[in-house]
Amino acid sequence: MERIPGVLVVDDDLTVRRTLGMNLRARGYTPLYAATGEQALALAAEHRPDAVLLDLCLPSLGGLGVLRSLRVWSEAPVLVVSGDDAPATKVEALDAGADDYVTKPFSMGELFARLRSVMRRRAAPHPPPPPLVTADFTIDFRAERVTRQGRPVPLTPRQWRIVEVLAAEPGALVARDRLLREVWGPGYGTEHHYLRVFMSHIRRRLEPDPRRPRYFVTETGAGFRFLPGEPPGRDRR
Amino acid sequence: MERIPGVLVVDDDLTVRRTLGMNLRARGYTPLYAATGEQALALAAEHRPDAVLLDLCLPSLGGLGVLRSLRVWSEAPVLVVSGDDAPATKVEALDAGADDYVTKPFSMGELFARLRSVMRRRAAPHPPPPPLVTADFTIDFRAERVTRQGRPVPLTPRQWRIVEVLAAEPGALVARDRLLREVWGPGYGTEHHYLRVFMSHIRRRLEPDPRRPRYFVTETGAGFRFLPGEPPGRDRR
DNA sequence: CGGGATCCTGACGCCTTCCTGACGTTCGCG
DNA sequence: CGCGAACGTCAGGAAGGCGTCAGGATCCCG
Repeated sequence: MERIPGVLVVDDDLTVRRTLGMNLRARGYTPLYAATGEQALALAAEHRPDAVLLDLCLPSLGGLGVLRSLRVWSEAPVLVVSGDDAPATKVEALDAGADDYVTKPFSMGELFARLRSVMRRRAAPHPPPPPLVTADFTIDFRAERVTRQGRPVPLTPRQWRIVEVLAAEPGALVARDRLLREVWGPGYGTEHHYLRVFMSHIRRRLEPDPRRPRYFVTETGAGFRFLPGEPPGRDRR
Repeated sequence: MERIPGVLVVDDDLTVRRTLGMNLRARGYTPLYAATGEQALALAAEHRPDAVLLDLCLPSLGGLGVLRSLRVWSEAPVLVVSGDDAPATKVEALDAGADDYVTKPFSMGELFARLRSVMRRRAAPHPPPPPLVTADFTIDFRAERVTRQGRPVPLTPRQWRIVEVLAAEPGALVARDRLLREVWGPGYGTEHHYLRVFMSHIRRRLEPDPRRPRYFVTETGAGFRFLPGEPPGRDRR
């Protein structure tokens, strides 16, 4: 399942949204639309787009407000599109966390070249991590699935996300509230019960003995931990 | 070791090099200069700059040639500075691996904002404190656990917090009331008995001889102290 | 419109964690 | 040598977390 990159288009002008969306779709991206800052933040939290095209002229919150709010929890590349080409404005936006700044009018070719550039950069630090192999199953981050003896293990989207987040840092404790935020989105953090239910399902599918978890262990009162098969020899540094 | 960021300036015009260099120095960067493509590649290979300001109009090799050669082995952010603002040229440079493209004339403020933006992504996200290794166990702050001969030592949340606070300042005396506040929260400070009980549990799990504590020692009437193993020698870095 | 998959929610029994009090030990000091 | 204060250890009990199940809401797709 090769994920298609989603791009969030934030602009209060319907015509602009439509134009950008058409071009995005033509180039293989899946556009998401937001007309206001609030809408943009809600959509970003829910869909985790791979990039954001952000107009600075937005009602109420303002493009800069959206950018700053987004940067609290997201590292997604943000490309600012604005009619204002004053250096001071550019500096402000870039220092607020924008990855690039394009002034209208612009050429579509340039816009997409810049989009490719910022997405290339963001993708680079997290290259497809190599598959994680345990004695009982293999976690394939690139294909986004778990296989057991060659056969794929059916996991629901939420279940996969939990496995992915935990296995991204083998051995590390992932606090309950952090796990909730990473899987369910910002705004979550106290719904510990969700984790218990989903962990139960995950264990039933992956653990050799679901009663006594070996890979997905609970740290009571704290969070969860993924333990790859014991490499009992050395401790890393 | 607080490295000062080095920036390679590639331009065949001496005046431009000088202007950029002065501004770079004024903002705390250390400039390196190259007038030709060959020189640029040689300098980049030798000094590994943290960013590159690259003019496209270069003799022989050309700015694009430099960029492509650089990208074979380097991921350093490259900011192209050019007088050519044709979209086709921009697209070509960006797709060749450039991180940004600025057309002359430009404002210094904008240039440096863009430079900060591309360098920001290269910065280490979270420098984790290195694990603390003793003769008997290893305290892994990142994973939030203690391992003994490679095997994790089960600690309850409170127990871990106490170990974490004490081990954060090896050798230092941590007063009882401060420890209570840091672990139990503000509002605590007089419940010395809690500490005795928990310290007892911690020692049973970590000390080679719990009767005669070697790592977690009590300072009667004052507080506690974590003593890492022998080495008053020196720690690396 | 119907069926299936996914997710949220509540209920229940089990188990861990933490607080608490009691008791023995160590250490300093007169 | 005797006393008291602070410390270390142990066991019990309340509180809350955990794992599991089942029922209902929602959404997608044919």
